[in-house]
Amino acid sequence: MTFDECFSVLAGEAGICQTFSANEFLFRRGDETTGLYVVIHGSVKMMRMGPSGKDAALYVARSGDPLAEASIFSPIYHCDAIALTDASVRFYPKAALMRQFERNHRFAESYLAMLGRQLMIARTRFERVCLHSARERVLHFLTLEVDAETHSVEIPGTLKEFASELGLTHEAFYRTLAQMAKDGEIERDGNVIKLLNASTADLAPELPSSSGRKPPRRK
Amino acid sequence: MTFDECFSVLAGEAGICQTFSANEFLFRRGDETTGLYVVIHGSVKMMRMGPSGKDAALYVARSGDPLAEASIFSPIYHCDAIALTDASVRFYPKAALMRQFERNHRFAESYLAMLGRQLMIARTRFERVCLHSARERVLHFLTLEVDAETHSVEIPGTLKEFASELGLTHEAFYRTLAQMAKDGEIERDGNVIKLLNASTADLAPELPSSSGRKPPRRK
DNA sequence: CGCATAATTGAATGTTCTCAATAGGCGTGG
DNA sequence: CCACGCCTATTGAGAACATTCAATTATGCG
Repeated sequence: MTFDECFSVLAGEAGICQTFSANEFLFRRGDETTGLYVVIHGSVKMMRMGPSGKDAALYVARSGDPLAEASIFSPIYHCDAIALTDASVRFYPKAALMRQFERNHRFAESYLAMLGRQLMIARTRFERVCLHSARERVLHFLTLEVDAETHSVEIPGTLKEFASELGLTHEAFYRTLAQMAKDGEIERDGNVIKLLNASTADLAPELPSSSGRKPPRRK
Repeated sequence: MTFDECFSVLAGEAGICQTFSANEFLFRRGDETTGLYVVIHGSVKMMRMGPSGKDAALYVARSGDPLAEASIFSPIYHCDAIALTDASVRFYPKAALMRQFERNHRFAESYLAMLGRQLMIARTRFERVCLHSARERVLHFLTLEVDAETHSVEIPGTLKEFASELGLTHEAFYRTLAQMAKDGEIERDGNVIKLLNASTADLAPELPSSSGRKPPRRK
């Protein structure tokens, strides 16, 4: 169960649908914060443009992902949000959320859990990009994100986009994938990558899902 | 006002003091989650050890910082927490927090805001490490973290420790600082670094503080 | 069918990493 | 009080790796 599903139940029909075309801004840095978005389809990039025009994405929200979920506690946005593709989103006004927090503690708890999950995801990405070699980063990603059954993941969006999430140029990413495939570490079929050495989840179990508790696992 | 101060007021005397010696584990990956920590003094590193022994810190909590703040919504910890120095912490049991969430919506809101702040910090760090050159990373850090008055920051802990937060080896970090000082971009006095080119806050305004709203700023 | 963009590979360049070696600071124990 | 050991801070040199520029193929969309 995605956050969106869980959230929709609690928030009822409060979500307002909005659509944006590719390269359109949802909001810009410095704008007053208005509320929370949940991406229905398409993808939205959060970024800051430096003086030198250098840009690195803080976060890319895809189908089901929340957006500006932390900004609603701040008076202004600290980054730009720009649609990478045509996109539709559900919008929840800040005031409505705040009202819900006060009235419905289950809603607040759901939101707390969602923020906690996003925080763990963000820190995991940070950890990944701190690894020095391209191969280590790809392996870190695969080990954590691969499906336990099939041992494979589908990379969302384009490979080129994804490369920047690993802090790599797309060339380096292509080359690393090619090399790993040649070395027999992975198998590729388009955007689907299968990890062969079966050291799945060696680094950590999956992140908690919004649907709630998993049975505790053996130490 | 730090989160700890704000939080203590709300949580009253529920915080239990605990002390750990350097290199002692607060908890390990796979342990059942027991509650939230707030660091009083010292520093605590969150990490996962990979099969190859490769380790990159997910997060380093220092004086005033929360710890395992996201894990309380998960049945088990997803990483190890190890004291880098002798450290003392305040501990808040999970059950007490959950009870507070239900009873006191102001407490829940405070916690929401804290998680939101941590999330923005984590994403900012991610953005930083995605920059390709050492100089850009240092500049990104300085531009965002420098005090508006003095144009300087004090780097917490050792420079060596901090290098890994930038995703660099300590050698590369030392060299970059030396180079930037020679180029007249910064001035150094031990761990205090002053940014000279005065393009302060060009990238973004400071992150929101726990004490609440800042006046909105002009677009 | 043709354009725009992703995917891929090549070659050269540049930067960081790695290994090494030294200096300096701090605490402990003799 | 000083010597020793440990760790941080610092700089050097070479190797490894990613970036950059460039060119080609593949692919989806109008």
